[in-house]
Amino acid sequence: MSSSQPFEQSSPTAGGDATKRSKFTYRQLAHLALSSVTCPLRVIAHIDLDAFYAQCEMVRLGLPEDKPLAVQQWQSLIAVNYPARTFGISRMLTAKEARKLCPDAILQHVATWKEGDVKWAYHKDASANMATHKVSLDPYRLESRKILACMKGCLPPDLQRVEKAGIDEVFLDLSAQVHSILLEHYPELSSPPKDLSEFLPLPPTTVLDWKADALVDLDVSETEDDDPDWDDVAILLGSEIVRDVRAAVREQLKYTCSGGIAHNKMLSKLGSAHRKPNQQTVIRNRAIQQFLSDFKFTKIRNLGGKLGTQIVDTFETDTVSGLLEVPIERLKQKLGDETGSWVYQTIRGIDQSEVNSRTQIKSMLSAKSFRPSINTREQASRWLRIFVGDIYSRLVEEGVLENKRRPKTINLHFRHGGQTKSRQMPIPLGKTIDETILFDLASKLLGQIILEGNVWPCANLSLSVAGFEDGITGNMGIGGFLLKGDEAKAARENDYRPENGASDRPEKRQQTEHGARSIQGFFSKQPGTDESEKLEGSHGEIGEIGDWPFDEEDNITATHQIHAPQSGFKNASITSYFCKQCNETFESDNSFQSHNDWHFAKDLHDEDRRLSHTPQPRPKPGPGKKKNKGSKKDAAKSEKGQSKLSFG
DNA sequence: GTGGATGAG
DNA sequence: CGCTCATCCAC
Repeated sequence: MSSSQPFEQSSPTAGGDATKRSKFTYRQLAHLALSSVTCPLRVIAHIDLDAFYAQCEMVRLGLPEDKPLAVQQWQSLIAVNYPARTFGISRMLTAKEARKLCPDAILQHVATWKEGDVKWAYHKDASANMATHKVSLDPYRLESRKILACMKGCLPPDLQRVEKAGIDEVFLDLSAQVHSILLEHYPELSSPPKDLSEFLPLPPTTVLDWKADALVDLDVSETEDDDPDWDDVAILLGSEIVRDVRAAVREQLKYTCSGGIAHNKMLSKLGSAHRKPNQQTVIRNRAIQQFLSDFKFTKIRNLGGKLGTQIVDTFETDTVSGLLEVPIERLKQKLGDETGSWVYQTIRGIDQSEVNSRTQIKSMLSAKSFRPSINTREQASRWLRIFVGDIYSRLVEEGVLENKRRPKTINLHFRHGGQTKSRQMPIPLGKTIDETILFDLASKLLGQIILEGNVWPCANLSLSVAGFEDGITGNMGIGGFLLKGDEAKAARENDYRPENGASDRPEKRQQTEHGARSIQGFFSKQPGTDESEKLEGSHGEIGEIGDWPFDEEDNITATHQIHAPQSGFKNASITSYFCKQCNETFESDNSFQSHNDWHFAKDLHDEDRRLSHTPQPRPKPGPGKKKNKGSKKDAAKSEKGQSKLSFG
């Protein structure tokens, strides 16, 4: 009964085929190359280091793999390796309790800063010095960085998309790489027909061999003895890649990790947690429902907090299968339209969130809870020195000295009893960031907070810097020539970062919906020639376009150009295109080399548009106290109905 | 831009 | 638990 496909299929034209074809079209295959969030063949992986902090210590200390070890922070444990778990040791135990369970276990305290130190260190007596030391997680951040680099090194530079999701986890969008492997392995896919809506041939039956050694898991138990289709092949190719990545991390750095490979981020994440340690789990598309229905939905990302609790309370079930019974109207009614439909889709295995190419942090924080509380500005000030030392050393690692990156703001959080106060201010541009500057700013913030009065005793203090910007590019115009000679030259050279030239873009881009990423390089080989540069001169809202780089005989013409500063790029421009053949217009910031390019982009645009009526990745914050509870549902919020899409 | 809150690991 | 990090929202 539940044979409803998880995906929308493009409508076959009238030509029903008697021979067996794939469920997927050439167009969908092409979308795979772009990692389109709506492509039903998309392949996403999540990789998670096993008991990461504990592994770091195992590696650092060169211990044998079966040695029980836990990482200690003051009196409690924050990570426990798998051998230690066999003794019943778990997080949230005290060191003392753990010791009792396994006297032989190593309980390694984390590194700490102590007042006056210029560097964190592993101190023997750290746990006895909670009042004077501050924890440092730097050793783990450094290892994390190595591991990330190793993983990236395993993936083709031009086809990789890696998102650092935490100190010990990453998402990989393997779609583009899988696409390229598919074309390589199956030449029959490489020559698309005129009509991209045609269905692909089925994969050769030899693909069953792929499965032999891949850790496939969770089939829906024999729904149909379906032949494998290209989504199965794609995901298994993804699994091969993940296996390689994991092997490299293991061999080069001695870390084990677990992986999940699936159609989207949510499923891949559930997959990686499904079997640990040192294993990987594939969730094929046809196994999604079976896989999900066993879960408590509070295990799903974003449902682990208040929102999840609210849902449990409202619908009196905590399982996915229970919640599947709730009609979408009721979800929307109780949770709001956006959150309601997000939940509806999520528990059905639908998740259109993108893997953002992002491996760098956006903020940096150094914090300390005080037990007992501190009571004077002098005390607070001394901790600020330590925070500054910590943050500054991390800034150095981030390349702040070489002007690669630089934070824009500094922020001080202060907790007094239940309530928390914070103040932030800009970090003055133009000056080199050093400890003195940072401490100066932090002190000013502290002064501001204390001025409010009634702030003592203080139970928690934290200093953070945020708003990282890529180096000097921002202030080059003014600051650049204030530097002289060598400095300026060095600055300019540092501005060029081959590392992530292309992958930086999606960051600000993410607001640009419709997944209108550049399609250049797929149909046309040329790497993006930045057309927006050419338009730089015209500030006009709408300008006429003279000659434009199109084939003369094309039916596509660029009609006018729109300056679009809000798109996140300075000088970004949108061009409006018109296709005579289709009698339609389409706006994009891409430029197209051919009719096909245009159609391709338009298809993508339309499809994303159509499918993104419901998806919004991010649920609204849950119950929140700000909820004006007396008021009735003003849910009659104008949803942008489909009325807008009037073509075809 | 600022300050608070939520959520994740 | 305690310490990080990210994101969203109201103002």
